[in-house]
Amino acid sequence: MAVTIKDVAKAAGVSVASVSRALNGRDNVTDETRHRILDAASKLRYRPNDAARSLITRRTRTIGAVLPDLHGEFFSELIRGIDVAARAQGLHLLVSSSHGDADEATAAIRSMQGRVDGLLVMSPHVDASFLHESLPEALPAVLMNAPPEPSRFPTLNLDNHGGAFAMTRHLLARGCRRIAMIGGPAGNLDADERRRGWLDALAAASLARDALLLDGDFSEESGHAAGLRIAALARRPDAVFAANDMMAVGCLIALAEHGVHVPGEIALAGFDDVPIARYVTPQLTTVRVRIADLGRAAFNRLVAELEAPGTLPVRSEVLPCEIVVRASSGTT
Amino acid sequence: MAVTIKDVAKAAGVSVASVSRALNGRDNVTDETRHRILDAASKLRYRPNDAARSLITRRTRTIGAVLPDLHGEFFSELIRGIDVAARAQGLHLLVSSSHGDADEATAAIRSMQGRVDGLLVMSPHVDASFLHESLPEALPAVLMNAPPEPSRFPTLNLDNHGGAFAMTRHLLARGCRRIAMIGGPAGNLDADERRRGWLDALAAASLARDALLLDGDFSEESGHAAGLRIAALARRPDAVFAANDMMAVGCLIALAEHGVHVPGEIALAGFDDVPIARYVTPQLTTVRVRIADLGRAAFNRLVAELEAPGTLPVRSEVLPCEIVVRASSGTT
DNA sequence: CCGCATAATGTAAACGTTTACATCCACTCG
DNA sequence: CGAGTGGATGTAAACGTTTACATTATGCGG
Repeated sequence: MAVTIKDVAKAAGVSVASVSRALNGRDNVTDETRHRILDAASKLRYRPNDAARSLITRRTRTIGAVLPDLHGEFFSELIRGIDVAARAQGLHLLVSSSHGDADEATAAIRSMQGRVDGLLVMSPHVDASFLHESLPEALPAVLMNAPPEPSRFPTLNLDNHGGAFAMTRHLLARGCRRIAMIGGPAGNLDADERRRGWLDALAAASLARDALLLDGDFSEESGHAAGLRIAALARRPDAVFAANDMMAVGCLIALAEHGVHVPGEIALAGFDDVPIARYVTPQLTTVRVRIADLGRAAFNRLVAELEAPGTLPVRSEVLPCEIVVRASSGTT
Repeated sequence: MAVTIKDVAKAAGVSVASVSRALNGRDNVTDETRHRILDAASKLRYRPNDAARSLITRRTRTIGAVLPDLHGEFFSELIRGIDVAARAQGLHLLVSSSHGDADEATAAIRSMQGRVDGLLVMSPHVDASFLHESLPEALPAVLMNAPPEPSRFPTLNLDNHGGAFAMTRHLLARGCRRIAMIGGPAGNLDADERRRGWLDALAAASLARDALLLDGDFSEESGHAAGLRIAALARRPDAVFAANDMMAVGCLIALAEHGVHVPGEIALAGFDDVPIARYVTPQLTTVRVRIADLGRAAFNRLVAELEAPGTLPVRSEVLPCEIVVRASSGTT
């Protein structure tokens, strides 16, 4: 049916071994025969069979990305970062997403086994330790947004704590004293760290006792609900720090609906710097995370592991965040 | 090394053939032996080797998605739609992107050959006919946003013309008479169709001669530039229809900077209904396209082809759009 | 009881590569 | 001029499955 290495060998009048050598750029082939082989190959439009190749080489030249979801700007950026890094290395990218819980993620990982040379896993759930058992011993993997603690795997995290700490300091520096936070979903590591950063900054200013924490789940709706609660408060905070931008936006809308002026009466800040942050009125002060960088860095770490298995120290890296001050925490 | 089918066979005291049969759910195996085999397999944590399997079955249980880019909400949604459909079928998804031109896309397609059972290709370039030659004869493929014309492949398109036509009619119905358009990049099929829909609607109202078309390339910046030009016009249009939302947003900002009131002085509409459309002030009237549906529909069409190769008619489908009226084309 | 259909299981070939090893050949050097 | 050397090439095994075909066991009708 399809043209195989044998056909090329026959056409070039050599053995399959020589064809294989020529095509893989080994040096022990005469220039003349190599040329003849390449000629025949392109004439026949020969394409090596990847299945056969990876059967024997035990390499797929593919890496897998296991993500909790694909929705929204965040994952779009992340995949993009991974993708450009992968294509630069000539590696393929297998994606799998929509994993509400660790079970689904486990299933995804299992089904990828054997199809990929390595895995990029994002699992912002606290039950991520679960994953360690389901990750096959031999398969290199890099974790993203995972608890850095007891891992056999290198881990890359955003500096959630640092970003939140810096943002809270910024709000304090702007004169705010009652800085409320809208928290993220329970059991989400990023959310936990952001909350911790906020609280630590308050504590450093001896304001922790006053701290007001409102429930949220990263959705715009939950931010809106929190905004309503804030608007109804007798004694309102003078700043609100939402654990992500979408909640900040929801909160902003709720406050606007109740005639609460931002930043005049309440300063507002988010986290992530999604594109929408620049388009709301007033523009949203937020913490920028270089998401594509995170993807690229994780990928590169994985490639390093693939190239020199077991030689690199398993360590946990933290990518810095940067605060972006816009009108929502501005002067007026 | 890894546990193979032979190990399972040995452990269960049967031949490899029986193991294969049991695991693949063939009926010609005793319940008793099947049970013994399944037991042994799970005890050994056996995972079939996909490479070996696809080598002989000539199936990879993977489909490839070749996209021009991964950036932004649009592709995020698209991949998401494809991904959920794929996981429902137990198929894997291989993605490849960042194809500025047809050459790169061709390279991507070639490199996917043999790794996938079928291909989902989005190529909004007019030079897409190029692709036909590089797509291997035997590989099923479904095209998205491609010229429906001379294709061996089924094609799914958004109803760009219909959406633009309907939106222009809406603006006309609101009393606008001088409806300018900010066009998309040259050679982009979606952009062409949207422009055509706009022009046809104007022609139907005998207003085509007046039609003002401004250059754009789908970027926010180009929309902003167009907005500046409009603001500077002696005789301004009373409505602007941008070929996508990001340009509409850019235009909106430019107009705001020059104190042109939207929708008071100029009504504004976009296309795509990206999330940002709801967050700008005023909220943006736009054409909603169910992007995830597009992905899912294309995927399903591909699966149909995979299951019954060559039996389905090669036809071109068009997915409807729906206009969403918000404040930017509102009464005030 | 014998042969025969039927069902369960085993044997081995095939899939298309890569690669260890064998072979061959042309030199070089003593 | 012959043995040795080394480089190019060929041969064949191996990778881990699936599956056509062969074999064996089982039950049944004559």
